[in-house]
Amino acid sequence: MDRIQEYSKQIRGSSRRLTRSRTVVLQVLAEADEPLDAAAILDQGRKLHPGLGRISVYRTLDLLVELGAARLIHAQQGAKRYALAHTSHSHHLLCRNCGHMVEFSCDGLEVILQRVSGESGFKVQGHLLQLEGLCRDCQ
Amino acid sequence: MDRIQEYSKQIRGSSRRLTRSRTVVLQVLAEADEPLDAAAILDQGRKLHPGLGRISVYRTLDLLVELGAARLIHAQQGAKRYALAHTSHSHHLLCRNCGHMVEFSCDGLEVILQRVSGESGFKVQGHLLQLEGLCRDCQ
DNA sequence: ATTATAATTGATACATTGTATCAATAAGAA
DNA sequence: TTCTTATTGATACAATGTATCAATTATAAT
Repeated sequence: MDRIQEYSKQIRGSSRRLTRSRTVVLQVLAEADEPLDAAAILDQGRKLHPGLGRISVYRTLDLLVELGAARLIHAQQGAKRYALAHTSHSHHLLCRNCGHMVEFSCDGLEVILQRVSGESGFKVQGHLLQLEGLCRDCQ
Repeated sequence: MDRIQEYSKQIRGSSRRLTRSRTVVLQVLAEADEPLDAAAILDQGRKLHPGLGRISVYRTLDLLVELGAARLIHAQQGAKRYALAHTSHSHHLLCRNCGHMVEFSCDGLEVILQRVSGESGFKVQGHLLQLEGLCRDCQ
């Protein structure tokens, strides 16, 4: 619950307004234990704030990702999914069976980045790392 | 050009038919030097085969990914993109400026997978790793 | 070559996902 | 409370992807 406080401050700090819609989207994400797509967030959000607009969900998600408060997660099918970020930089591991999700750090990735950078001549600026498997309960 | 041959055999080998549509999608992907989305593949494909249907593009892309002949690449915005696979297992590094793309192997990732597996209790079954940056020419 | 068979195609219509517009609203400052 | 303007959300639309099913065509059998 205090992650909401934290991100709320962050929104205010960026000279934006802390609106009902934004708070609701934050709440929905904070209560979810798996990544949700925009439609699901809208559904959940309307239980808390019936007037919530579809568009505000999309806009708020973009904002949260921009602020680093939420992460975009690529599901193998369907729409983009989003989850609240717990740490400043993290990646996600999803259960293929139940959708449960945990975060992990990418410590150790630098070795690969160095190698690839050398091989390709690219200047590597960002990475997307996402794992899939079965959680303890679903194995 | 002989990757097309190879993948054509693979399609036949899976007791599927090597149709005009499928060949055309393969050709378009083989000639591209950056990942293309379905719409772009349809456009290019219709130059070779005007009757090509939108749906066949989607179906063929699914098939190619299933066979391991093509890879799904997540662009930060817009539709899903696809690129022909050069090796049996690979990942992609995209230039943020010009869209140019190179493949790389994920040798060295096992260390991270082991660690995350231990920390989370998950049985890790698959991974998505994609890098972004600037290619030699765009730096 | 010709024919038979069934996988595949693609036109149409539709579903889903995401976006532009802009008057109305409401958050935050005075 | 009042003012200012960022933000909202209804509407209409654009873009992306899918279901249906008669027509087509790749392949095997003759």
